[in-house]
Amino acid sequence: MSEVKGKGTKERIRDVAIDLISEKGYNAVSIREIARQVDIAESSIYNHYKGKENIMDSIIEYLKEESKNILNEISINTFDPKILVKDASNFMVKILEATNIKKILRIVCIELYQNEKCLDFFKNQYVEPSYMFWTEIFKKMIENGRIMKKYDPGMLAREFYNYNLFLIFKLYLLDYNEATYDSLIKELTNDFSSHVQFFFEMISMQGKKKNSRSFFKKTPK
Amino acid sequence: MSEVKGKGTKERIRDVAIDLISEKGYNAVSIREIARQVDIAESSIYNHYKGKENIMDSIIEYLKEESKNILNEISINTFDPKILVKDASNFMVKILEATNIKKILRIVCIELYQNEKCLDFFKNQYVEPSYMFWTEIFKKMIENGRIMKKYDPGMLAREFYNYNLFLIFKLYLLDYNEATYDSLIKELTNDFSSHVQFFFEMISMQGKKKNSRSFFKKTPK
DNA sequence: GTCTATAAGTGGATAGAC
DNA sequence: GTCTATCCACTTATAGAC
Repeated sequence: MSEVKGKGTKERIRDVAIDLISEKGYNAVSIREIARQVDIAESSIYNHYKGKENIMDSIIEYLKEESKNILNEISINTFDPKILVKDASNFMVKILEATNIKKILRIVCIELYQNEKCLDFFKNQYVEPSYMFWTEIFKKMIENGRIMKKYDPGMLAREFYNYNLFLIFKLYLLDYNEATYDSLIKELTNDFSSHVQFFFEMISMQGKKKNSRSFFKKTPK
Repeated sequence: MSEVKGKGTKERIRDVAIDLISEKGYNAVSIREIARQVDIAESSIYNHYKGKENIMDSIIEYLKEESKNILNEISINTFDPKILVKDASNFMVKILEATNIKKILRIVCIELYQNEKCLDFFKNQYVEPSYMFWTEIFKKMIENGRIMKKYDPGMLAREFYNYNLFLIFKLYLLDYNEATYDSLIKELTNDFSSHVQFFFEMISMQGKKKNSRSFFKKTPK
């Protein structure tokens, strides 16, 4: 009947759940409240989901699919730091700005402490791959002689990326406000850019004179 | 009667609440459960606290007092980076290891998203003073000619300290496990030390040769 | 697939005896 | 200050009619 709206009831339930849980947390949201907002009977929800936890699971599954899609759109296959950092930054912003995803990332952050699937996603689908990505980058840079050999690329990856991870927590736990989300993203992006600038300037200066921009020039080769 | 145990009922209620809430979160803990574990009737709790939220408030008040006490025990009044970093690190470990405080800090982190008092404590009593402290330090270092003038001390403070803030979130949200807490603290301390080493080495190398340890020598004056 | 009705339990909180 | 008894709103979930 009302499927003309473009979305089936199942999707509407999920979307309302995302709205409510991202605002108030999993425990504070009831099936009743979701049903009311979707404008169906409580019991109808059980025709689409086994129960409350199952709705939550489907939200995380949806996040995994969506972030995979975004990941596929972007290909990073350069070792030119200038392009690289810009690409990585764009990728981050693209994820954070995606309408469907931003609220789910808020849910992931606020449910980390009690939901294993949120914890797993954050650690294994987000943090770990990021560390590995940047480790690879720094490894290549050391091989190219851009960074002193004595540094461990994994350590550099953490030094570089933990700053960003803090910004994520700051965004979703300390500053989060749905109404001002867009300007928060802008702040975050500027903050991250400043960090990138500082960090690469720092590691590029080693053993050199004052040529602080060397990292942002084209690869000599 | 049973106050011979050393603690009054009011304190026992608070301590049980800390145990339970730090494990399961505020919403998942009921007055009923607290009463059962304290071994008193539910209604007796209302002789000591106005209600559930009031227990939570008293926990945060307790945290504020305790951290003030720890703060008073430690005095940092040097600008010798070697001593300074060690003192600051000791201070952090002391806070994180304090039996009464560690579980409350877990509560603060997991309730940031819905409890204004937790958010206020974290932002205004913890993050902000830390930024200010390190900003002051870097300002002094710039004045002493240890760091290039072009850097903003506030920016340096964030670059330095956000790493630590991420470690705090990692401890309480990503890795938290009451049983292995002590070894987690050890990991965190090592990680932080490595960061301190790296960061001060980085900023000390600017415009200098390879004298990477210059920051950890005594003040020439 | 949607509804009404209802089960069966849990939540915070209060009244009043002792 | 502690207890028993109770209130009632709210919770997830199911049964069965349409």
